[in-house]
Amino acid sequence: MKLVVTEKNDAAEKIADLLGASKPTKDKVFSTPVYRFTIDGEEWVTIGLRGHILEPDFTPTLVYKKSKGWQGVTAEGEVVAAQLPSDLEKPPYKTKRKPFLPDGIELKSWKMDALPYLVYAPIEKLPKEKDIIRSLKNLAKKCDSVIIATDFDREGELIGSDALSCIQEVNPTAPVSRARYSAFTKEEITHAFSNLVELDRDLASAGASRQDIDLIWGAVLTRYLTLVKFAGYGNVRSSGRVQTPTLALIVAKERERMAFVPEDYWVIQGSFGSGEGEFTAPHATARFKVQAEAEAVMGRVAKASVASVAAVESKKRTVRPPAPFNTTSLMAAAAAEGISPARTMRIAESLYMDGYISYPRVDNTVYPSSMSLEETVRTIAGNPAYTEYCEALLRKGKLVATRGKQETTDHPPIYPTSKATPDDMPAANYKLYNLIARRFLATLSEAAVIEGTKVSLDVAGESFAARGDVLVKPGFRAIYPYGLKKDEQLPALSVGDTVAFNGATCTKKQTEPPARYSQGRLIQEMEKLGLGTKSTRHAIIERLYNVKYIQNDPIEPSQLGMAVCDALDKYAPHITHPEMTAELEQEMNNIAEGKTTKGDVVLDSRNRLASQLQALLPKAEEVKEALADAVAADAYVGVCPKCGKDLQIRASQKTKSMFIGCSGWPDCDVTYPLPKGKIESVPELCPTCGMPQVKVTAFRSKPRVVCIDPNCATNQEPDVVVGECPTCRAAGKTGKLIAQRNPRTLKRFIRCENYEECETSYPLPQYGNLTATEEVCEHCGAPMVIVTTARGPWKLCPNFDCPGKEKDGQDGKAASGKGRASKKAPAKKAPAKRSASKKAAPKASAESESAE
DNA sequence: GCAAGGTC
Repeated sequence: MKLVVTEKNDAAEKIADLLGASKPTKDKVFSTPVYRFTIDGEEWVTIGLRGHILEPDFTPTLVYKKSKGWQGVTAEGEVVAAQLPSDLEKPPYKTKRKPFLPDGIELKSWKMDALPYLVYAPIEKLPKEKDIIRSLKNLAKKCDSVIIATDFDREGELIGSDALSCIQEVNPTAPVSRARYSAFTKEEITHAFSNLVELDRDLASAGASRQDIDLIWGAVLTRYLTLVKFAGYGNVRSSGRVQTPTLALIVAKERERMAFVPEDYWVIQGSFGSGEGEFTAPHATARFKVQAEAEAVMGRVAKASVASVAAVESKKRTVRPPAPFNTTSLMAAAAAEGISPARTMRIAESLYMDGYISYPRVDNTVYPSSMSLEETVRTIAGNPAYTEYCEALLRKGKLVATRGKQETTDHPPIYPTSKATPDDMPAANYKLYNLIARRFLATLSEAAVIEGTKVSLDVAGESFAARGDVLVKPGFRAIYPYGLKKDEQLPALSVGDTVAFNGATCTKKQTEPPARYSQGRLIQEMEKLGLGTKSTRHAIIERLYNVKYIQNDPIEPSQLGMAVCDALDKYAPHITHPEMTAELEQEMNNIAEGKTTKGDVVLDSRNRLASQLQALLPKAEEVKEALADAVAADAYVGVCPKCGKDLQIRASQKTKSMFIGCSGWPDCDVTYPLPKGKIESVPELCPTCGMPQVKVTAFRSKPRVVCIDPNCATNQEPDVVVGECPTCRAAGKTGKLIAQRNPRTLKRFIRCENYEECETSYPLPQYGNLTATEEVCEHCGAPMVIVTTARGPWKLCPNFDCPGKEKDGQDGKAASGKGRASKKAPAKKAPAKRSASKKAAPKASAESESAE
């Protein structure tokens, strides 16, 4: 039996399809799909891995103590000793002798002391995909030859080499060869399998050196940053070969903005024409740097009432249709439509798995000649939004597509592979599908032609310039309206005409600092600098958000992000620059060409890290303070009214929920509750009481700024009397039910005014305006209330245990504050509820009638 | 509790 190993299940299936004489049979080995077929009577089987199946990590017995965690290098390994450079003291074999530290440096933490050893700690490959490895070994035992058919690139060679080491554990003798293909076509695949080559060990070890270097630098610097001031589990401060230079880009941009000095300028805008033909035009001097000059112009045109047309200039320009989508350009285009790169890739993966689009991780921007463009157009023409355009395209006959700059042959650019309409998938998925389908059609379309018109107008000797843009031939713009500017039509004018002049306005403006990176722009910048790959860039950015180094979109760094970047840039600048990646690429090429070895390259990198760590360790106190200050600044919301120290946004250790606490804790016990949602500090104090305010963005709602003091008048909702207490009434007493908020937790609820004796209380939705009604619930006798949110008014029975809830679960959930009216129109709820409750009401119904 | 790279 011949065993074929591919990088992913998809590829295993396709190769079996293309190689097998007849349809391959799909089988499973444990839970892994495999594909069986025969060639000339010989049995073949293909199996797809899941990318890397092994993962490097520090040898666990040497680097971790028996208890889990970052204890330190116990250093019993000979490998470590052999690789230590001579100017480093030997690690303390089996003793607790003081480890190496630069002269005169004392550190109290054993964890930090261990870092110099971690730099030289041995690394081994540990299983990552255990189920896949088990299936692979099971097949390997039975096979008599192996073909590695992973992707044709460096990581592919490494993945194949790892798979081979698993195979050879159980079958060391089977001959091995390598199939290299760069497209899933019959010719390419049969050619690759009839011209098998050897696995390129050098290329694989180039990839393995990248893995080791990333791990060593990442682990050492991440531990350093995390341990200088340990802020609790879940508060990792990470660093890495790709993420740190990316963060540095964002920080550098912010610094540029901070150094920017805005300049004042004045803009004069004139108004011309009348009625339908009214238009505005700026003065020919677009920006006046001197106010007096602008005012002089205003003075000269003040009394004018007509303008004469001095010149009319028309120019046509063509806008070429865009290139086919690869991963980067898709992420950039989707980011401009408000879908983050990480989300784009999640959605693209699911569209791909459902068969709507082609493979989403590609660099290629040129459709392969084997691809039938006409067929794809016909496939998606079924969507009514595209039908007319598709038919027009097909009538043109032979289609010619645009070509992008990058051309590879492993996968085609991203294009739609089947028809979809908004009914087939969630709205967000369709938004992305629509972008991809329209982009595909755009790449087959003609250029758009825009006619730009410039009209020079003379007003009392002052020149104004009106500009108009008109799309004269839509071309690809008809199907691909993304980022399209609106037409600015000018009335037809010719030289010598006069038009009415309706006066001018002079506005003071300021020059703007350079813009922050959008997520799409940042992805493009990373690609330009060689940071990350098409499959990892979005994840790197997401990681920077998760560790709270960056925030918002366009992206700005947090104080913490700036502090981390500064500390590393000062003492370990190698990690903050994209050149580390460029140098690594060069070294990897050298390994692949046999000019050097993985061992040498990794040791060089370890030595470099050791020297940077020697610069960092003595500065631990300084870095600790810088990071602590930054974290405090990010959390700062204002001044504590009791002790004058800082009030900070904090997370409860136990519940992880957010609250505001005083930095003077435990001496000062001032705390304020916070509502659910994202919390940001705002500089402005509450206009009513002078306390700090925070910006709250609850899930799916608009941000609102609220005072942190629950007792502030702005947070006071008057207690609302919502009706009579059914329990008290049943007991022959009277009691009013009152809706109020718990001043500590801000939770809103209803309770009986006799709460010392009567336990009746109901939960309420936490948001929205509450008003009482005269009505009483026909099931339980509790008073009905109306909650008005942004979605409209919504009548409900607040009783969580109301028997009427069983029929209509949504009300119950909403009343407990956990859910909100989601899809149904809230206004419809009340009547729906009434009709759903014809059955006999429980005993409280008698009271409910008398209450009316 | 660490990175970045594959892929699900």
